[in-house]
Amino acid sequence: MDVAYGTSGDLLAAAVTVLDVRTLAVVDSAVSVGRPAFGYVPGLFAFRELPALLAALDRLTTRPDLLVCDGHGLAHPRRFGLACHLGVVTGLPSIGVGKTPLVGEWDPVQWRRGSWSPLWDGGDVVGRVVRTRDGVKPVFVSVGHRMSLDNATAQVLALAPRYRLPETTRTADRLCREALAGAG
DNA sequence: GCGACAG
DNA sequence: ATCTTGTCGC
Repeated sequence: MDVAYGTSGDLLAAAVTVLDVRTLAVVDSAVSVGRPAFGYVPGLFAFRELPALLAALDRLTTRPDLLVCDGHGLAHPRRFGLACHLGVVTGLPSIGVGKTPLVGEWDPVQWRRGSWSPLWDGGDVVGRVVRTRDGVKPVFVSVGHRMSLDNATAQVLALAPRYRLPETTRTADRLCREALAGAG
């Protein structure tokens, strides 16, 4: 799942693409164009994108086994980021994959793809800093709903065999961008 | 009080 | 998130 914004700032498009984790083929997809429901405030990010993402999810003809969100889950100041929010509201398993940290500290991650180090915050392990490509900036993986951190890590690595980000967010990114273009 | 701060 | 040229590397 991913969201794109128009230059005017008052238009957005949310997209959901469903992939077969084994073949990485897109088996279903849906988009929703609308307006941000809330201003961007770090920590309250879910309130901004959730409505549009839920609208897109409703247009799916299949039920995903896992929601891969563009943002954090447990790795949040209140331990309830976008991925947790989406998971609880839909009842579906969910995980968060962030490109930059919001909270936490971590030790350097080994250069090799597949390496990771725990993301610590306030004495808790709130996620993992995972290397999805050799020598490329790692991503921040955290649990959202109904899934273990081990499983979340495995899914992310399975979904990102070649590029830094999971194929799910890459395909969703393209979809919401073109939807935005077609919405003028 | 000050700085940091997912997308 | 979005606005943007060139550049390093496989």
